[in-house]
Amino acid sequence: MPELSDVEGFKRYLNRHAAGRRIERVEVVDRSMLRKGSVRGLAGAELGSAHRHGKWLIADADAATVLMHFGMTGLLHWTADQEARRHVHDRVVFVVDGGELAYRDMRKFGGVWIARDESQVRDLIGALGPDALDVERDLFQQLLAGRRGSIKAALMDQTVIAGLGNLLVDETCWRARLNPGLPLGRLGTERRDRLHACMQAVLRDSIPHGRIPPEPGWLTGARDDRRSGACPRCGTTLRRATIAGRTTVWCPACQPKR
DNA sequence: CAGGATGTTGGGTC
DNA sequence: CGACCCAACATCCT
Repeated sequence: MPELSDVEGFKRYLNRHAAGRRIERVEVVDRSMLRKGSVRGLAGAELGSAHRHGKWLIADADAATVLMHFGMTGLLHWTADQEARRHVHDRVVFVVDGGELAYRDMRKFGGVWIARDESQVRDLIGALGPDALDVERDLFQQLLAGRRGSIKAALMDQTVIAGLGNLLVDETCWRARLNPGLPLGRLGTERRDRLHACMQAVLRDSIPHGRIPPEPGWLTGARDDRRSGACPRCGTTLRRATIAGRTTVWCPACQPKR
């Protein structure tokens, strides 16, 4: 689930509750989820406010930098309750002045990284393309220029544009009325511009919710009805297949393979 | 009950 | 470069 909009929600959540607080200690409940670095020296540091690049959440803590990736099932959970019981999926808990911020992840595909300098940060996220929110029309054209393969594969590639996941890509293609399996080579400037405009619109409309909103007018709501999902625009039964290695949903009427 | 599918990335092969 | 498969892991659905 955690894609750009979700991580943007986590960012606001961290900043609202935990940023600016003094770290008392960090409890590494599941050793394997501290992917790199050590929590040594974090106690006493102030947790800075977080920013986001693609699906990564990044927060300074004095000399160290805390990076989190949420995999498929990661999230943050705050409690001000000192007696709070640990949730079974809490993997790393930042105990701060006034509460606890837990990195929680059922399937453990994500994790927490502690970097000590800029080069360690770069090793982790340096290969990412620009954050999707920062990709203006001309840059979008530039990033896709010369690429082959499907629309879906290109938009999913974090080294091209950072932040879009399976659901956001499907939403973007659906809004743009473009079949996600179309080879990029078949798209002229006009349709690429449309793709870009829809990507921005999908981000703009989903970010306030901190997720793809469970509201009418979004493809994702319909895709969850695995049997009889109907296109929210025209009612046609949605199609489902694997494209670029991921389960992909589209409307065969609105998004013809042409 | 077994097997398959699931929003993430990264690695390998061809 | 790109398509494809697998692995990490835990849970849910068929």
